[in-house]
Amino acid sequence: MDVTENKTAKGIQTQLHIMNIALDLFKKYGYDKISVDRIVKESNTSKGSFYQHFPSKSSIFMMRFMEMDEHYIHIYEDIEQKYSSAIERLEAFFLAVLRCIEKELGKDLMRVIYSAAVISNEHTFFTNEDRKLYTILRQIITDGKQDESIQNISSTHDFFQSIVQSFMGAIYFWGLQLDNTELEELGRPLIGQIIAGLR
Amino acid sequence: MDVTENKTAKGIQTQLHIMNIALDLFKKYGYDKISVDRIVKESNTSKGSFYQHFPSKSSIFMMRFMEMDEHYIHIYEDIEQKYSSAIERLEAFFLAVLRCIEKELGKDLMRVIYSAAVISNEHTFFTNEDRKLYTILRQIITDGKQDESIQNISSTHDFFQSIVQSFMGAIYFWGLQLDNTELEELGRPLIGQIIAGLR
DNA sequence: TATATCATTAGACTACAGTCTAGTCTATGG
DNA sequence: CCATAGACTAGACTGTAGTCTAATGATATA
Repeated sequence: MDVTENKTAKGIQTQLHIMNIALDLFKKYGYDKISVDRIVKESNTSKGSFYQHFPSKSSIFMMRFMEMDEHYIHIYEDIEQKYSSAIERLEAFFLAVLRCIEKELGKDLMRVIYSAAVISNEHTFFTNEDRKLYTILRQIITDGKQDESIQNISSTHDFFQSIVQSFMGAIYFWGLQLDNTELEELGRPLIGQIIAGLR
Repeated sequence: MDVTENKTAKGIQTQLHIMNIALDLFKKYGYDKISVDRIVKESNTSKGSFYQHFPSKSSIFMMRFMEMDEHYIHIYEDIEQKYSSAIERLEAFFLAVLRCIEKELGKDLMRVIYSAAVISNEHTFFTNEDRKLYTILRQIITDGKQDESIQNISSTHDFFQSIVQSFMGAIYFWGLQLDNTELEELGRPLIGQIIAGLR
């Protein structure tokens, strides 16, 4: 996470230690109730150490969030086997990712990520074209044009961006809700509507 | 904006004065370069006064943002006359709102709003069902079911939420972009795809 | 082994959003 | 005309994210 990626073994260890302690504290007390001073104290490190390994408080969550892309690869592998047409895979994958986000990361984390990413310029992950999630989505769309299950789209690029916007819209909307409505439930009508436009 | 809405004439004057000074400063130097102390200094008021009239720094932008809903009413009145079917009105209105947001508010303001709204619980405007924008959207959908231009939707409620998510997704996505691509341009494929699913 | 380099660590310090308290002004009702 | 309530103002104070500097540790090369 540091600009210089020349970490020593000790450095990596410290980073993971801080991250584990912090995630535990966030889980127990909530992100905004836990200060960096507290994290530093509980992990027996220091401010200097913390900011050596993390560019910001929110980047702890960001790291967890970024890890998830590896997960999405496995999710897609499963889906690839279950569905024969790309259009079915698109819908199933979209919903599976939403389920995964809610289960593995939770609303608190996603709210922090979405709030920080749009304001800080520090988090370029959302706009990184090489992101695994984006690669998978582009793959599905390409496949869909091939097997002709995805039609009526102006361009792969525009359609890809529409899907990304749908993800963001569903997640952002869910982040705003005070009740416990599931993310998947909120996102299902939107992706369904888009899929309907492809046939 | 204060919890107590019993403002005196002097109070309203002070609030508007602070708001004008602050918006000028934000425009000139950027939101994150201007501190509340600076606003207070430049407007010859005080911290106490500031927080009497605004619950937070970001709420200055929030007030501007909330004002826009009045604008949307006028936009819709124009569109109502130009398009005969509800489905056409939906697409035109969606795009007109995006244009209006970019032109009248700009990306900086929207980034602050989107960042603050999802993290703070202070801003309930996004989840306020009585919001003018939402009323207009529900009206269009109801009209669309009436004139049968909007079909194939499971429920008005779900479709309404999908449209709101589309707004949020397009705006959030636009907020992340570092280039100057227009919001309308980014949102057009998404709403187009959704509209395609209605026919 | 000596030395240079660069990662790591500690913690004092800064900047700034937001709170608190004490006091002033203003409108209203007896 | 006084008393009371509560809106308004000033600015000191607090909490906390993030910076800076100086010191220490590890590694690589001569």
